[in-house]
Amino acid sequence: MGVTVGNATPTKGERTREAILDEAARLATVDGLEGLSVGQLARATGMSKSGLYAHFGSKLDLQLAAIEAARQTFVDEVLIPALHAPRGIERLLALCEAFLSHVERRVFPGGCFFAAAAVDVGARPGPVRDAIIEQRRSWLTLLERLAGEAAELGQLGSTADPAQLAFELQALLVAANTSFILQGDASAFGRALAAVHARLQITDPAATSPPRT
Amino acid sequence: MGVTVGNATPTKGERTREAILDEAARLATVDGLEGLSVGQLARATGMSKSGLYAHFGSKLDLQLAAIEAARQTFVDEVLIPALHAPRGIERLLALCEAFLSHVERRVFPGGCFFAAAAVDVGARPGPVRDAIIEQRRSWLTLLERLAGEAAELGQLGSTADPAQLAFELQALLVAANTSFILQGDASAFGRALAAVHARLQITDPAATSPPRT
DNA sequence: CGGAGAATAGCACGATCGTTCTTTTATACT
DNA sequence: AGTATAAAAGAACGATCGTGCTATTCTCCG
Repeated sequence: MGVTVGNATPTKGERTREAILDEAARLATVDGLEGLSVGQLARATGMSKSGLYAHFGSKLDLQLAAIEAARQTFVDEVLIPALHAPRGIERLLALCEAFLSHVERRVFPGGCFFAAAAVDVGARPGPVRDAIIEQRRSWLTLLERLAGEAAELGQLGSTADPAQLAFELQALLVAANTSFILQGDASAFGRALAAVHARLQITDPAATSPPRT
Repeated sequence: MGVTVGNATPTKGERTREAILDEAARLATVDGLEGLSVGQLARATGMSKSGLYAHFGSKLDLQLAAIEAARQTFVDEVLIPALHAPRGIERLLALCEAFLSHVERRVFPGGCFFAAAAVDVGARPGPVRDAIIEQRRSWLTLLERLAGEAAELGQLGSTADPAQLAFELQALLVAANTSFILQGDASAFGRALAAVHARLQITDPAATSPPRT
């Protein structure tokens, strides 16, 4: 169980393992976590099927490890940048913007990893589904926590049930993701941001970058 | 190209074809449109693979026909009931409620067919993706049209850009769908309805059934 | 009710699926 | 530098994939 955190000299196997998982996470946003196949992943990474397979005892392990890799990428690309913003409504907004940004930048080619995986695996009970549910729950909890912080600071209007607000924000973000991936409609980001601003009753456009188009 | 509309005496082949497609549409909401396999569908319908295959020249044809079958089901189960409501905001609300209802009633076991298919096929160019995009576009256009009608009747507040409103409503509906399918969270319907009512600035709870939980 | 034509089953194909085993190659430590 | 060991490749397995072809069974009309 060698968790590789800040390890100065990662061994060869650890490096390729990480490379495989990054590729797996990317492929999963296109073909789905279930649709992801070992042969295809081997081709994409330039390895042999069995050479690749030596890193994971089974496809299930591979899927779970890919989810963990995607989570780490999500933390690096979305959460950490956003959490630099000052606590309160600005941080909440920064999180929404960071999410939309990572979709637009195609950090994953098929958009948000967890949105894709959630649908792909949604109706299939099992460990993979459980893992996705857990990630989703943790993401919604974060949104809710930031919403709660903004509410405590009195930066939210009357309608400020954090759980309800988190649900609505998540809905808008995922809708923009889908619209962008499916139709290439970049204006969906503007729509989502506009709705987020409206929902947060933001009147001061200088709070963050203003919504557009 | 024998379109079967109101045909009094459908031939045997037409009947089984329809049964196959209904099952295919249902399976596709669980396994995805790509993940749907001929052998699995044969098993589910109690037919042989080739007997089933005789109805469709290829898997692509099967997928496209399944989409059409799902569209028909969606029309019957969601659109037609909702369009009985009086024109304006009531009809718009009825449409949202009918959508949520068809998810809750598990008309498709994996929730909204098009939400599932959109993600499944979102990053894979081809005829199947094009067909899904077309359905989605037509659904959003309907939402937009009903929103526009409500606006014309002066039933919507100031912020009443129909396209923007359609985007937001669609986001809430799909979010409830995902939450329900993934987590079995029936309270998501209440959240979505509450957000829809708030967004439509509905003050008279007698307009339709009030939101709950 | 009998026969023409539609509907379905049986069977086989090459490809790919997930997985295991054995063998070869590359890495890392003393 | 040489060797113990880790990492990757090769080959093969049974199963299932999508897709044809041929044979059998059923349906409906005269």
